[in-house]
Amino acid sequence: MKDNFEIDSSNFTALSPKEYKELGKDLEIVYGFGSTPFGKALLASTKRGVCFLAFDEDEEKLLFELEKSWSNALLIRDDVKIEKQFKSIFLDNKKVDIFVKGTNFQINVWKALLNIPDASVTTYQDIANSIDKPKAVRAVATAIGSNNIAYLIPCHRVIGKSGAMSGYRWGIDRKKILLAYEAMKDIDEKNR
DNA sequence: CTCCTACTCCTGC
DNA sequence: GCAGGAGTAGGAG
Repeated sequence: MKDNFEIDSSNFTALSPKEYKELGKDLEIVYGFGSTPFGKALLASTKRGVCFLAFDEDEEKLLFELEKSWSNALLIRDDVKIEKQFKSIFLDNKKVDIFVKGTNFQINVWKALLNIPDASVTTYQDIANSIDKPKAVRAVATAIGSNNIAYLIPCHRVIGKSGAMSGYRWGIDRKKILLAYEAMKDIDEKNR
């Protein structure tokens, strides 16, 4: 099967490895800070979709991360615009476009993550199986760990095979909270 | 090439 | 149960 970067269930755009090396050259990125049910976050998006979403109480640290991953892009702060996006993601539960940079392998892994149903969990092993590389478990874990878009790429739904919480880039505790929140939301929707 | 990793399995205590 | 080692595949420099 030929690689393509389209996915049915969601709008998922990926930069080619070549564009990836240019780190967002000539790309306009609008960013802003906002509150989420999981703490303060930085959201950044381009015309093609959201390209960065991370949690941290420290704004400077978040901004540093953003600049590091898109160092050639033009960053424009617009809290009002971003606030609206926060709202549609976290309150209205809307699907938003996702725009990422990464290698082919990483992109395959992230696509696999997007297929995890809401409020359910999977294991690193399952992801490795689903991209047809059952032995690449560690590589899968590394790829998951290097994604720039928390929550929208549901990396928090991946746990160890034994059921143990392994790592999470934004803290194990945050991972637990995210899962608990999703479970709650799920019950909520069923009771409607 | 070398070193790293958000894994997993196996062993020995 | 926990600690340590090895196997493993891909990424970063």
